[in-house]
Amino acid sequence: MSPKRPPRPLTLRDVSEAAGVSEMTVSRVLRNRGDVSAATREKVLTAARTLGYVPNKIAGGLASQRVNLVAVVIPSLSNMVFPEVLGGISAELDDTGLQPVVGVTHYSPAREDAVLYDMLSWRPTGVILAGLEHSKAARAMLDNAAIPVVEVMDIDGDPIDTAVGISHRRAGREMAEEILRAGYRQIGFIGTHMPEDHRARKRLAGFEERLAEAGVTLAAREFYQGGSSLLKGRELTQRILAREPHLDFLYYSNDMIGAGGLIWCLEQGIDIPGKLGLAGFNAVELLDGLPMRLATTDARRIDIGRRAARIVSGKEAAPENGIVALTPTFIPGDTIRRI
Amino acid sequence: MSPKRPPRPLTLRDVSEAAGVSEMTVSRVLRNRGDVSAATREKVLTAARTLGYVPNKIAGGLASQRVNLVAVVIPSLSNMVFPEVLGGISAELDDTGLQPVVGVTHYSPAREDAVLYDMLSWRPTGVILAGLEHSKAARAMLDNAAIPVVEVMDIDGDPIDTAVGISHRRAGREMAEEILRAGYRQIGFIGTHMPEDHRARKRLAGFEERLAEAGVTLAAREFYQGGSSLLKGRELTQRILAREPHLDFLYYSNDMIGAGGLIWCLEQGIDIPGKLGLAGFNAVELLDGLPMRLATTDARRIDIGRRAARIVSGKEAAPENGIVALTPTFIPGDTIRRI
DNA sequence: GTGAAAGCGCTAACAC
DNA sequence: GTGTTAGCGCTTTCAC
Repeated sequence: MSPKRPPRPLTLRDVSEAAGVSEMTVSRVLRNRGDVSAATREKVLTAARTLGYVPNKIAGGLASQRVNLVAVVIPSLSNMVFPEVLGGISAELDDTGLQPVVGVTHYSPAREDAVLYDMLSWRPTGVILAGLEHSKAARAMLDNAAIPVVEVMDIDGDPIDTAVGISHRRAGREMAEEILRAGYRQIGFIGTHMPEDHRARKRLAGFEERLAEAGVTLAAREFYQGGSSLLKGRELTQRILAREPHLDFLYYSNDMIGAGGLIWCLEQGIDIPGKLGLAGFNAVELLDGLPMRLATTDARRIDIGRRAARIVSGKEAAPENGIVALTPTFIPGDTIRRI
Repeated sequence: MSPKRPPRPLTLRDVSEAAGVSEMTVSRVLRNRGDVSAATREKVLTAARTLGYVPNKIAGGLASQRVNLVAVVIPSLSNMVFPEVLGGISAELDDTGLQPVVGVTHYSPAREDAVLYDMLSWRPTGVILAGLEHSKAARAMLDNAAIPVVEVMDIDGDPIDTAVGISHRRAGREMAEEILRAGYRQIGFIGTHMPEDHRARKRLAGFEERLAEAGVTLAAREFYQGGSSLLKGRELTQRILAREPHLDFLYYSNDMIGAGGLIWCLEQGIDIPGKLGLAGFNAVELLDGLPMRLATTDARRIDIGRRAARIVSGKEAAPENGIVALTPTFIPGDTIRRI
């Protein structure tokens, strides 16, 4: 029977008076700290529940100089990739008393700086952020914060403290390897035109590097702006094949456009993987429901989230060299010729 | 040239000493408050930047009794639906100085209570939460918080303060209307078995209600547990059609399983929409890339997020009756017969 | 097992 | 235009 819309939020003092014990005792009960007799404990809990008291973490955080927040800074939420990393983080944080707080940068370094500044002003316990490329300002802020920093997704570079992820260069190399082994030689690439998507860039670099070792050059490339959708994948595939009909393989920078391309090719009756092979990147769940399974690389998103969370929470020690390398896994699917 | 990893985070006092002015003046400059001479302003900003000072919002919030946070409580992030609502919220909050903080309940009322408790303990400026169904405890907490509460997605029920959304009952009715008009009569339903998915339940209720008015009864229904994926849509469609081959329409509780069903049907060479009609719900972007466009209802997710954010931020007054009703829009696509 | 006092880093209110 | 003082609601520390 709590009063409706009290003008002033309840404080510890209100509970303390209702229970007839000191504020300190109430505080102890509510945090399960120190010895409190079962009787007082019960009195306090009853009073708190009856009043509908919700502790004020702002005050608590200031007093204790500890805040149970982990800042998570990611480029996008509309990608399905980062929500999955987040899922891993959240799952692993669940029993630590830590809570993730998410900031989104939209792949903009300026926004990354702003988001970081904002999150750090809450004095979080640790920071998890995507990628290894950050502005000088961002690095300075993180240095000054004096808290654990885990950079996720990518390990090709120098981490501030610790990096957890896969080598995108290696993922690109390995995909090239598989494509070459299957005998494809006229290879096209379709990806985002995003100077800030460093991971896609590194994959492409590794990909071309391996092709070059086999004396093969990328026969065509098509870049696009904005988000990735099935529709965009269809359009880009149509366009690149119209321009370069001799292509026998298309490597997409992500599964979403890859799947769009696949659907379009099947509609056109193109012989896949015989006449044309296809591959994407990420191993998103979506692929399992399509008429044919797109070849791809599992980017280990959930594992990345979990390991990162384990490290910021102290469950797991950060490695000496600062790098936790997970293995990108090639998934053959049905769109690369078997030999 | 900031020192590396200082043992103690910087405070206002450090900036104050470096700039040779009072803490209060520093505070004013950093918040753009009150009159400060251009000269002092410059001195302070330089000092703050050089040191790499990041204000402590914990302390600021406690002192000012104001926190620029909006709690957003949603059931899931793996759905693509809620991230879009979030996108609308975030876009509209962008120029208000308010910041969304997200909590996820996984459709569990117990977790909703826990998440709310946790978020309210940060004393946010307002709360946006999905749905109108909440525990007594949750309602009590929200009442006590004495801050604006906007419930989103659904308007079929009694809002605490304000509800922004569509009527799912109406969305269900209108889809039934369209299906009946097209002449389908042997109608099956496929949806999640989630007692806590009130919106899906209300849609189904409205759907059956309208069918009943036309003397039509649902010919079959299939429920499933867990998340929605293309794969699940394929399996369920196969199963329901094996059991009830006479069905001439399938109404899915969301586009993801609907799209999976559509793909499977096309693979089987089933005549769509002639022999079998299909419809989903949500109007997700995915549908635009499929070989055939699934009929669906636009649930107005982004608009819902925007309006909700406008209301918590005070940009827009909450309506007298507490209900902001958006119109669910029927999208015919290609999977319902034209007449 | 419980309580009293001090203070976390800021900002509101007011003085100058 | 700038400074001083008090205090936000807790927790730390220490006393009993």
